[in-house]
Amino acid sequence: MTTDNENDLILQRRQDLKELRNTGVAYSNQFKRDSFSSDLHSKYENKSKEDLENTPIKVSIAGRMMSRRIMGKASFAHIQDMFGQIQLYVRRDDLPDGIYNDGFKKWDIGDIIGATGTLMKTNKGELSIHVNSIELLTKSLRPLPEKYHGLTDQELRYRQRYVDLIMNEKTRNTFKIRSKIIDFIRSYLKSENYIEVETPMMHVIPGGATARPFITHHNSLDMELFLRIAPELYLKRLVVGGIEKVFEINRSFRNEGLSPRHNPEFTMLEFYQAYSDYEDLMNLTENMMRELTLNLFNTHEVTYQEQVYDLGKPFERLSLFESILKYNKTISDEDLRSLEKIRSIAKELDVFIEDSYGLGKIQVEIFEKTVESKLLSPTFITQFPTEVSPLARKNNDDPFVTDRFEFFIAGREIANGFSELNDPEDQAERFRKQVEDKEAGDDEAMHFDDDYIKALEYGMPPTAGEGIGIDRLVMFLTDSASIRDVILFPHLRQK
RNA sequence: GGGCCGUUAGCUCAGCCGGUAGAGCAGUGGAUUUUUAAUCCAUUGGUCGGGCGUUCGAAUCGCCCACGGCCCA
Repeated sequence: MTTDNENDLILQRRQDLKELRNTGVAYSNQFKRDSFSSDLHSKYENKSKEDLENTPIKVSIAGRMMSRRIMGKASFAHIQDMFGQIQLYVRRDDLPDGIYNDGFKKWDIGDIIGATGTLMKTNKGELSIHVNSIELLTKSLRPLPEKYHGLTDQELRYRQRYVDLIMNEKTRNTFKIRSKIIDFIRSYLKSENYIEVETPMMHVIPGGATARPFITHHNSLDMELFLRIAPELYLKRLVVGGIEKVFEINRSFRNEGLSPRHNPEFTMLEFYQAYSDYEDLMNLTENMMRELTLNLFNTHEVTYQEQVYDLGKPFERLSLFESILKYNKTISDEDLRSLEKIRSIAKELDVFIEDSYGLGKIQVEIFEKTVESKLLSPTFITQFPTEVSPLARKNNDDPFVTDRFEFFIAGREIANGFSELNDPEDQAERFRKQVEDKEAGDDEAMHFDDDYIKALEYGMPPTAGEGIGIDRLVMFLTDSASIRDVILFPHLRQK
């Protein structure tokens, strides 16, 4: 796909543009509209043909011409603005001389036009604007996709999202819902007295998650910097600083492969709340999800990929350990606690494990392979092993696990939260273990963050924190199969 | 990284037992004063993703590459 493919269609339109330049202002900037298509529909859809004839309502509208049906001296056209479409009824004899034949009829589908006229209803009952003044505002040089099938080529939809947005209502709607979801979450947290912050995107030490970072370079400081893999450690520094309820909604970056569920830059909500534990956050999450779906759809039922999910019912909660037993009838409680047995089970299940993996890590690998995709209805999985949770507080009764949960819907992880580890000495110990792993070759393991330990040493109140993957949440709530469908400009290879 | 599928006109697609490319929409010219994927007549438009090979002859068969999709790791 090249951008300089000047075919006949484009050359023709360039010629039209040239004429426009010769006869006046080609890119007019004067037109003011007073209405949106959707408002006209909602206000006047119920008015009868006669009502609209008897009391004329004058409106000005602007947008892109999406279709046109010329029938001699009269034409119909649909014009699309940010909220929808409305039909124009354009009659030669109702326009100033020459506008119809030398203007309107020569314009192209895709051109952006402004029109003024009175509301009417056609014989078929469609609310339309009977136009008495119309002008071309922006000439479109490139032809739009076909009106009936639209743009379906996925690659083009992602590479030329602007065309996708012009053509596909579903795409426009997805991103409107995305905006609403973020609005809702923001106002929900603010109403709970959370403060929104922005923390650094460029980190000297990448932390807060186990993932490979992108590396960049600061010229004048001549130093290596990392695009953040998570904002977690900065947000907890803020809790130390006394911002007891804090959140950030923003991008993180992970240097990993692309897939229908992974984009190298993605949006996360992270929030931290002092004097709370992970159970409080599960309750908050459950409540927030429920209110969110109600707010969006006026129901608790969400249809995702032809399955209906009822977010109105209490969300299931079970421990990682229990979930493995539940979905693997052949594995016993005893097996799961024995490093030797679990290794051979992993091998049987074709789960890849390194020699360095401990019991906890292997449990998680088995969980991911055999349980995760089966967690369809909203489910919290709790008690993740300490081995894989270097920032989470150990459970009081069983230090093998942490007070942590992950939240799943439709077989996908949406959120991850835990009671935060606020013991600086334990945290330093966990960092040291991560550094050992890193030295042993695990390039996703964490670095030792001295300053973070120092912050904890000033004292962080007992706190619980959580991250919610906004893209995955939006996927679920917009019935999108791929993360690329909920990111405006997803990453693709350069052609 | 591996497997499978795809890439043909601006868009959506057909053509793929090898014989030198077609439809619909869009465009262009014409008819048409209430259409709804408007209709009717005529018509323009293609490095068949790129390269190499097999062959008298390749959109079609083989190999390599690029990009995309899905699945797996």
